[in-house]
Amino acid sequence: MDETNALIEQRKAKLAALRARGLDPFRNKFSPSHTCAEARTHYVEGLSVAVAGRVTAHRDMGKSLFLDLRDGSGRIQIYAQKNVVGDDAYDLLKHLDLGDFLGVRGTLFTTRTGEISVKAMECVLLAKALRPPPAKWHGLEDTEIRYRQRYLDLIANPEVKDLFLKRSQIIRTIRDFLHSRGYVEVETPILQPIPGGAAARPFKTWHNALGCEFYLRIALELPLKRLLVGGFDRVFELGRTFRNEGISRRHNPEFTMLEAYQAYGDYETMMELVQSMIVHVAQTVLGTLRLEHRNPEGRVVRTIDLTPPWPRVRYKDLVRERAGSDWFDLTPQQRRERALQWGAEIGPDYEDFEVTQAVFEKLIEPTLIQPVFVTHLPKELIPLAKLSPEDPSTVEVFELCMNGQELAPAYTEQNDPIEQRERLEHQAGGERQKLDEDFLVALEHGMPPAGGMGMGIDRLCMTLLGQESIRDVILFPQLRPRAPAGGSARPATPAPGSQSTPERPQPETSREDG
RNA sequence: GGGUUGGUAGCUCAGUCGGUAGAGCAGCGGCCUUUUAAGCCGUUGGUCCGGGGUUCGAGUCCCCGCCAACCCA
Repeated sequence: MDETNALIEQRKAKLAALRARGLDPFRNKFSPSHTCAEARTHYVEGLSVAVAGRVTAHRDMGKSLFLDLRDGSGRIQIYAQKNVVGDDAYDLLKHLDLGDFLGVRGTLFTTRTGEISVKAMECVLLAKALRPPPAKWHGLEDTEIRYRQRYLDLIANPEVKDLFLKRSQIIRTIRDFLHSRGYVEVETPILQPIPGGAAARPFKTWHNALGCEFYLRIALELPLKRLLVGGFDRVFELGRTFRNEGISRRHNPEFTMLEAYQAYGDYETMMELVQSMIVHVAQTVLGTLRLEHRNPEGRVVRTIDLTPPWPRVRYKDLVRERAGSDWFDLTPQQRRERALQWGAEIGPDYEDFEVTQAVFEKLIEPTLIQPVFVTHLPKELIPLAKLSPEDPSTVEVFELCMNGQELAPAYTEQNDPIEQRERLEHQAGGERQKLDEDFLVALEHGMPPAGGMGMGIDRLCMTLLGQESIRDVILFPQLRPRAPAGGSARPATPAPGSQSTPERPQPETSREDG
């Protein structure tokens, strides 16, 4: 990114020329009276307006010229005549570059071809752009630039910007929905001495002053349950979680998760909550319950119908339906063989329930396009849930599946501290240090019966917005860091076996305590 | 981790059999006072991802590496 080229040199020369004329190419302030969109919607012939934005097109007619000005609201055309703005200002406009920010004072009028425009009286350069923008109408295609320099993607591809605005609305609508149901939003630690609430590899870091390791959280569950103990009866957190695992179309190392807990609820309470919430979000943000997913050519490849109620099916019934009605009558060895025949990945050390789960993930989940609540999962899969009284080999759990992936698990939360300890110890497989004793102590103080749910917000956005890659719903997806320009090919790697950064004085920041 | 495809001008892309590096847009200069992918004339611009090899000669063929997308694990 340190490279330079003729285009940049030209722009820097223009910058120097402006300064030589006594003009400040980077103004501190310009106060628009209207946004670009407002100037158009509030149109009155002859109305004085001040607008500001980025120059996105430049049509020079000789002694007059047209500019397109774009701000966050939209676009408006500027018309400038040499004999109106004067020679100096006209010269400035003539040599503007695409990407520069400009403030314009003038009056509204309609051109011969019917476009609402601002007839410029006064023009002020607000910020000079030293690098050229991506192509005008091709958009920006290069995925690497799109992800690494998202701002260019947002400038060049309006549909990308629209998508991220929708993501923002989705998250806002979720918050509003939960608040309307009496939920309290909280923030709990990202740095945790013991990562819990899920089975995933954590990121590790080091606290210098305390001289100990911390992990970035892999789930929100355990702190939120402590709050149930503390009397927050309806509580949620919407925040970033981190998993130190592979990066793929469906996985980013940091992702946004929602977890919500409701005292005196159970998994069926959460089923109603999740269904109502997603229906409400789709209706509010998209105005429809029919989600049409299109391929890059624009053809509809998949339609998801969110009309409630969503069907429920028991895990075992679903497995029998897809993997053979005799599936649970087989011996573990026979199950293993059949799973391999189906092409599921079976590790040599897989336990029997994991074999079934591999079949579920490989064979069944990808086919679940329409929303469905898969209930009563094997108890081994979810040690934080309560057993089902009807079938104690299963737990009171549902997985909401749609769009071929798991979107939201929820369950009746385990609140028996002794039972909970046994289940966690069994899962930890003897690694006692992984047990969150502090959480168990909290449970021993008494946790009300409760329902809880978790939801991957990125996956929800993919489903609602019809995106096939998680990178297209995360503004700055994780990529391998670029090699330093002109330097050695590889970025600096930490010493083998050490994930912690060496002790180093923190730079003083001036904003923090101002 | 494995496979496939790709990386050429600021952007979008061509580049034939191995023989002087191309287009459109953007840029620069000129003309034009209602254009809107403005138009017309002229014109600049290249670490062909990096390194090595084969060859008289490599964007092109071979090897190694980097980055990305997709598929698989």
